[in-house]
Amino acid sequence: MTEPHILDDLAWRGLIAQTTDLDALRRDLDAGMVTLYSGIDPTAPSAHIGHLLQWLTLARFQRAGHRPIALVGGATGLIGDPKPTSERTLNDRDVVAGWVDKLGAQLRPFLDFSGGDNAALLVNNLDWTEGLSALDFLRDVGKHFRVGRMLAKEAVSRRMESDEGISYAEFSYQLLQSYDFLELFRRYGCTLQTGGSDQWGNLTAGTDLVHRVEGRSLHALGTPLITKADGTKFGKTESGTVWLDRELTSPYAFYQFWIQAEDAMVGTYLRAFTWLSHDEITELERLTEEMPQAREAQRALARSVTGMVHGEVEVERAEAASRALFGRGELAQLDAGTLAAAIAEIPSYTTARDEKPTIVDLLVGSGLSASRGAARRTVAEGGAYVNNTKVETEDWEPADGDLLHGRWLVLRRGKRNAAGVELAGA
RNA sequence: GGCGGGUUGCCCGAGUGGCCAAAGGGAGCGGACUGUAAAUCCGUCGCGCAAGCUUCCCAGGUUCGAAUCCUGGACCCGCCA
Repeated sequence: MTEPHILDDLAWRGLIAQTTDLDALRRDLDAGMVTLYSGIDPTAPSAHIGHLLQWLTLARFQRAGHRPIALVGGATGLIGDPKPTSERTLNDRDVVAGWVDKLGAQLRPFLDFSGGDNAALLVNNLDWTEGLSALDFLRDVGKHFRVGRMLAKEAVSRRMESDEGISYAEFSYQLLQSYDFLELFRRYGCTLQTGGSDQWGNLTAGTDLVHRVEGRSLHALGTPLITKADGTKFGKTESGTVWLDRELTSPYAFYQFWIQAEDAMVGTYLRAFTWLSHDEITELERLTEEMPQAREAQRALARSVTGMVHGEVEVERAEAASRALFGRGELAQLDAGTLAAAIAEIPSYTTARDEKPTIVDLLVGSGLSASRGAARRTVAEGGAYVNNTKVETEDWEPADGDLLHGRWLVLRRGKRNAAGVELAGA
């Protein structure tokens, strides 16, 4: 099968929500190498899977022969993109700078920086805004913006209508981001900006600015906001955002997030987040339709994305742990090595046998329950398990016979949340 | 600068002296069903085994008693200048 055109591939993957001028973009892409960019702001010490989608989109263009620029917003991160809901809290400069470094390191594996005409670039918009004086900024950038249009932007107008309003700083955000596009056009001949469709206002503000200043019509491409089937936020679990940083979201938890994907959306996720071919994905979608309980598509999705972010070794570990914890086999029959490996993947803690912990102690100690009251509730609701056996009473204590290989317990709250406990001391 | 309105639990939002640990909705969590899916139904949802403790922007005060009243402060919004 020959490679489809990059735009056709993106369209097939459901990654094109809106574009400035699709035909013009196609002509430019066909005429030769296009330099494009996508930026993310450092608002946390790690990127999450929404950012991953943007980086993957850049990577898809790069594989099609174009040159990606990954921007990390060291400057824009100091101001804050207006959220429709509320004003952001300003972060300290050195904190933001630290996050810029982390995000930069985190994105490197997804793009090819190793030479060639279309080697990727990593840039920080603080490099060209830090030295800019307020007067220059207002004259060179601000003068080209009409407040009426700025107010019309979705996020701004929503905020204007809210009780909280919007600060001048956040209101100015779109000028900063627009200036990035202008600067990247001048420095690198960058002619396309991609981003989430929630960034559409900022993307077009950029093309407008370049048009005014340079007389060139550049391109913008917005990827759709990925949601769950009911339209609610994607990328959250009980414990919060799904991060790429393994310290914040363990590879096992990352794998579990994907394997729990809804049937109705697993195809969408496969298309957007994996490098699997059209044929492979079509086949997985067919399997989901015909034998959903086999969860082949979810498995392929989890394997693929986890592999991309954390590597194949982590995939193997996560799969092995998942088999052990969710499999049909008795936990007691697992050998010590397999069990230890599985427990290493899930949250776990060690407590002393002398403590005589009850099920409530164990649930709280392992972090599975937020408070003793919550732990009791879980037991009362029938949601507490030790070694896959339901615990019926609050004052249950592990007997020696309950310890797997003489020291471990596998706790579970509900169907999906597992934790390990090691009981130390003879 | 003037005048008016506002700040309640994760979110929205009722509550204007006791019946308020605080209605209702959403989200979340657990169960049933199933497939580590969705939908649906049921339950639950400050901390504590309990007695009780700590909450309704912050600090004081009035009162037997305050989320509710008073004083001061912070922050937000609107209109006018």
